[in-house]
Amino acid sequence: MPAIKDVARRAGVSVATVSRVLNDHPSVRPDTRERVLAAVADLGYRPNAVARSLRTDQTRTLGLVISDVLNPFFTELARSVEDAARELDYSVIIGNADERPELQDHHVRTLMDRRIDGLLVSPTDGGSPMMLAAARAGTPMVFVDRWIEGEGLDAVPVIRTDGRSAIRDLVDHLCALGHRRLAIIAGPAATTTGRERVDAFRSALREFGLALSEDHIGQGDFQADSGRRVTARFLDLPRPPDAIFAADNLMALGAMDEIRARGLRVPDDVALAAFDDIPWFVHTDPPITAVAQPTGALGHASVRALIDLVEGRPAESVTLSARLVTRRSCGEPEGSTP
Amino acid sequence: MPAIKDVARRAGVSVATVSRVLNDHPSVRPDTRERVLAAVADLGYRPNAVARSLRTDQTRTLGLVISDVLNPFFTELARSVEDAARELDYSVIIGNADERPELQDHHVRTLMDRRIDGLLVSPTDGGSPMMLAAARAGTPMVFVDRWIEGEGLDAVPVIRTDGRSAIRDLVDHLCALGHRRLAIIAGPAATTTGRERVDAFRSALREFGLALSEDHIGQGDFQADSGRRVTARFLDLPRPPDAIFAADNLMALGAMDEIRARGLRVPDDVALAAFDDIPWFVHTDPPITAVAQPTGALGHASVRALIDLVEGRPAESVTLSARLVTRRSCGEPEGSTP
DNA sequence: CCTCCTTGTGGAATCGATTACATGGGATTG
DNA sequence: CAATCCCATGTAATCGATTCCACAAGGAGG
Repeated sequence: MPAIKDVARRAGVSVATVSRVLNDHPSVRPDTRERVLAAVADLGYRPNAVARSLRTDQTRTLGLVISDVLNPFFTELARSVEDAARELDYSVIIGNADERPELQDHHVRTLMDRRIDGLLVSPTDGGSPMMLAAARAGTPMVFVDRWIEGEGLDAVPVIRTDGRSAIRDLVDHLCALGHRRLAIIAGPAATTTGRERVDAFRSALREFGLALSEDHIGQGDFQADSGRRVTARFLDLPRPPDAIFAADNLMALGAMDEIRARGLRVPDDVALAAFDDIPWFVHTDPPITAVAQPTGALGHASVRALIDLVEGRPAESVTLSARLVTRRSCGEPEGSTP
Repeated sequence: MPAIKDVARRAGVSVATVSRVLNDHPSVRPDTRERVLAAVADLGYRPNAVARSLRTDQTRTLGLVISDVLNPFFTELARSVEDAARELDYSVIIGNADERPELQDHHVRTLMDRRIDGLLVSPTDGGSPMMLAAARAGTPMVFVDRWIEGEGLDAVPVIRTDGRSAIRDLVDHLCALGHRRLAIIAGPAATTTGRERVDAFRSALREFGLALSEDHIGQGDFQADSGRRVTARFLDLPRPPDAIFAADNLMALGAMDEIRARGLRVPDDVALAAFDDIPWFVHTDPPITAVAQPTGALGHASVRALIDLVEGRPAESVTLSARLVTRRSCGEPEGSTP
């Protein structure tokens, strides 16, 4: 693999001149530039990004730590982040935390070791030492979807979706269809999205004159299995709920598993709805009503904010809104978007 | 962010000694080692991976270029690759080609610029100049799932799944259920998996005394839309097929879209099966029969082969086998695995 | 007691780029 | 015509690590 000095030798110039051509510095004579470019082409030379990063102290790389790659919401997010970054000539390194704090820390550490220019995180848990360290070290950082609180973390912009109004619409929809005993499979209390969705659900119920009793709140962990366990508990209740809202799509999958395993039917025996819309919801039996996040916009806004920070501009938090997509899983023949 | 010389100063030793401690070189006096370690802890020092890579000429990083992150098969593959790599102390940088050759080349180029130690590719297309260049440059390289041919590429190990016998089982299953007019939504002819699945399907049909007529082979591109288009063409035929086999899960999704849009029913009007099994297939209406690849094993085997190459050991191609998972989409009440 | 070897440590070169500073020659200007 | 400036280029320092080589001190062996 040729280095810059090989190019210099072949073009009969110094390495400084080659570097100037490559970074198109103005003061290089046109014919010299030609010679250098020719040498570059002949040798198939590509600048060593490692060496360049060491010298310039920037890697043009963003780190993205997500909670779970297998969750379609996050893969879609990752994809839109990569797209947005590529457009601005940045690369993205993805770390999958699998909803495990220690894995999240592992990735933050590796990314910092690699001296990435900025960190985009959808945090898994409250107390991440590495994240605090990163913030303290002055690494540009942006939270996406979820966020955590902590010393030095209050200045970190948060790019997120506000689901309150869509959740209110969902409760409205459920009530209109005659459901009265609503339950929720919550996400981990350590995550903001976990708490927030429960709060929004509770407020919406109150607005419709309903209460959310403790045994209608199940603790899940955003994984399918937990959705299944919580649903089992719900259905074992003396008066089981007649509608279940899962705080993410994987737990909805688990809920469906359990409902079906008991020979019950959606929506006749129990209605089902989920936070996060994914392509497969159109094809489940029945199609699932969901609160849809504007994933693409979320990814783009995060990258914009992070790169603003990286390049020394101020960045602000952004809150987008979710919307309800009505399908058959709550009882109506067919709602808005099919 | 402290550098090695800060640690050296604080511990009252030279940078050479610090480096020796960090790479646990034997000849360092125990008390010196203690002092250095204490300084490291005090400063929260972490070695700069960029500088280290420049010097040692290795990054302990693998590049993984996949055809489409949104395809659950590939995210699962990516995840297992990352798991396997992490266990061996390697990181993985994922590039998503989105089934677009130019994006694939972009990623291969960026990864090479970063001087990754090895490249794991599931190639999108036949003629990738960068991939040939990478192979020629001597970068350790392994193909996973798909492969391409070309000058200097014949030595590249291929880690893949052989679907022939599972596809034969599928055809057997379809025939047993009375289907006779079988059609296939093929992948791009430029990909090996595209061609191979058609071949296997054709051979299996022949074995059961059936022919695969040209108008029962639809050209897809592994994306949902193409599955829909091809299915439309099938259903417009004077004598439409009574069973459709999609060569990947996204095209199966598209096929379902189209079938449902026409008010037809699976499996009564037309049976459906797919290559690649994914969790959602259990919950579609009806649950979809699929050929399942051992994705985790595929990822692990790829990493093992690639790291063998990276560390100078010889590596061999591996072929695993797929198996049929029977569900209701072809007509049976309920087969083996639900 | 002198020589030789071992052990622990420091100095300095090195990896491949970028960039501040130096330099020489030609053009501009008073 | 001399002084000045600018343009094009080269020399060398630098980024943060690793590692070869040199060297000093101490122990072993004759």
